[in-house]
Amino acid sequence: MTKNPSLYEPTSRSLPISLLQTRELIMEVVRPMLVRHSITEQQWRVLRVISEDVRLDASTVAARACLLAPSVTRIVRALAKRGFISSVRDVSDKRRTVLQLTEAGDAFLEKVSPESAEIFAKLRRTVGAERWEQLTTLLSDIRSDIQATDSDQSDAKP
Amino acid sequence: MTKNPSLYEPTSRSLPISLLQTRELIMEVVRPMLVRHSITEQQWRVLRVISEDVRLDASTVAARACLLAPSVTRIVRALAKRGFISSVRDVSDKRRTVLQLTEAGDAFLEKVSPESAEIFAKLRRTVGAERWEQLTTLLSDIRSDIQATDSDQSDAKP
DNA sequence: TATAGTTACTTAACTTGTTAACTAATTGCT
DNA sequence: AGCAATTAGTTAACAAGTTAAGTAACTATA
Repeated sequence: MTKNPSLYEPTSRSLPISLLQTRELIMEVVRPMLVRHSITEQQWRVLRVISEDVRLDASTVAARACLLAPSVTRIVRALAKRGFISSVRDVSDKRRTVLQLTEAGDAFLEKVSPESAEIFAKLRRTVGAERWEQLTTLLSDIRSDIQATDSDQSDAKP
Repeated sequence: MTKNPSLYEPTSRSLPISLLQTRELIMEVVRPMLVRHSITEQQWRVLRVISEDVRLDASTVAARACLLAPSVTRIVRALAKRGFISSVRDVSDKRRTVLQLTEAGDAFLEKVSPESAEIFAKLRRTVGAERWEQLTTLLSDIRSDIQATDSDQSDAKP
């Protein structure tokens, strides 16, 4: 029906779509593991992000886990209820919530770790270690580029 | 709190997370355009996918647009109501729904096209054309690899 | 030091995505 | 040909994401 099919590149080459398709393909392999451990994708992301720092506020976690603030509120409540994280009001800035991994949360990560490692090792073999690394690095570099120009624009007229 | 921080790679290097973060960063730039034209991300993906072939059934569209069947049902209804696509029962297999872009849908794509092209051209410049291509190709190759082994496994014991 | 403006988070209402059950149609097997 | 098994799509109930409004706390400025 399209008179000019070259207006848009094929969806398989559109970056937003192909990032999504690739992620979806990987998550199809990972998802069963998360289901087995009764944790959602989003909870898992938050847990991983929180485990990287000693203390982190909710906003930072939201940004790093690609979640909106209201979602984080709910997820934090769920993870805290399960005993995996502690959520305490910051003493120096009482607006902020400080999130920390608990012993139980740490134990959970360690329990899931071997399974997760195996899945990703297998994926990595499938794709090839070199290409896997290449992709990780490319994505990281590209994010830096986009973020750099984004902040330039927002600095433009304050 | 984590005793063994090296159990997991940093989330910025985790492929599922960094695919998501990268996509999110790109969509932040694209989203305002979609809002201006009163179309959701998902509707936009479906429209793009449908425009690539003369006739496509709903399942194929679902797979290519990374959507589940029930979501496609709703999105198709919305796009058909707006007159952008036609949804007709397949004559040779009456279970199937054949989706096609209408004149109006085609016109819509052409209307949005210049805006979209400009946004992506700018992003491409920011990232560098070479790296942009590199990423697109890498993602496509990696998807092939994963899909190839996935179908091997499902062929294993039928 | 008031106070307007901003920030961090939460709540509420709404929209979407998800899972599971269902209908209808087709295929495969005997 | 007849019937179980599979496939395509929809519907319904529920869970999650989204937007907008609200609260509390902090910051900058006059």
